[in-house]
Amino acid sequence: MTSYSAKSVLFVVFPDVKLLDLTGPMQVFADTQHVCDHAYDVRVASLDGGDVVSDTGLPIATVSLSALRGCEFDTLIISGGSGALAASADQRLLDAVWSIAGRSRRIASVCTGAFILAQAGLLAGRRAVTHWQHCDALQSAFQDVTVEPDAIFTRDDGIWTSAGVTAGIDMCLEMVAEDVGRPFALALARSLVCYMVRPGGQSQFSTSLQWQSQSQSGQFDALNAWIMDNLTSRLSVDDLADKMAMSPRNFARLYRKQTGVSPGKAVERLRLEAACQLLEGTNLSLTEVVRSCGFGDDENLRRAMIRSFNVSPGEYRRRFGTSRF
DNA sequence: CACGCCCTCCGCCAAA
DNA sequence: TTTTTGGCGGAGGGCG
Repeated sequence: MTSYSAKSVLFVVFPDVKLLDLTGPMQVFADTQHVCDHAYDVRVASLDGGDVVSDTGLPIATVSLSALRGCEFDTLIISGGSGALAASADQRLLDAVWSIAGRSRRIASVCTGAFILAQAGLLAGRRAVTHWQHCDALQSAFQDVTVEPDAIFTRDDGIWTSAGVTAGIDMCLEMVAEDVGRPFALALARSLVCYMVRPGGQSQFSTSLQWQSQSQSGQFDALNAWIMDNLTSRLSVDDLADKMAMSPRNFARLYRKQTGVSPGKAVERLRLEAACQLLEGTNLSLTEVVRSCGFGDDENLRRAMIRSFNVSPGEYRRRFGTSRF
């Protein structure tokens, strides 16, 4: 059994796939190694393998899904296009997608690829979006899906969906941000000459908050939300354990198990994310940013940013800041 | 920049 | 017996 590394990405295409629904998102992952040393292993598959003709007439070389039996993937992405509806009627494809989805950490669709995910049963009870022209059709065909027509992309646990082509790029940039850090994703967006946007309707949620929630429901969701609103409080393990009415040891253990991140690191990530947003979007002084995010002093934030992103706060603002005052 | 204190994390074991 | 909880202590690393 072949097992791919943690950051393998598999795209699934079909006849009459929209070429840009494949290549746009694909380019994001391919370019990641240009802005940091993290490389994705990107593959393209179709039901039977071989050349698949896209809606532009350009053929795409693919491997067959059956050849990937037993492989595990980090991210599975279903492209969209005019052929998506026909593809979603092919039970063999649905079975194959279902099977691979079960072996993937993240599952996503671009544009009308959402119909394939939905038909395979992978969107049941989930929030989702598709191309704006097809949101109504998606909603009426799948009552158990919560279609969010205004969203650019959605994520619900490990299930991501995106609207039109460029939304797929946005979604993948957000995935990269989650994987290797926001500064790299921003640098990537810059090199692709596009803006990095946040999913509409849930911009108040931290991306760092939605770590691969391994299994159970969000026992710590409320706590994380509270932390985000109280970044300046003391947030030691003992404090948080107190808040949850648990012993420190047990709290740390359960938190780690459910979020995949230790409490201390989680707090740091939330503080860093808040700091990044302030550095990007405001002209608050460094000291003010430091204070409102709960970092002890300037040096504290500086070292944390160097640790995580290898970029100093000043350099970060210079490169990614949008405030022109 | 360096050093020492202290917190965090985690393995380990015992108790429930 | 198995699983969950809690305490202890050491190693490592961040903070002042």
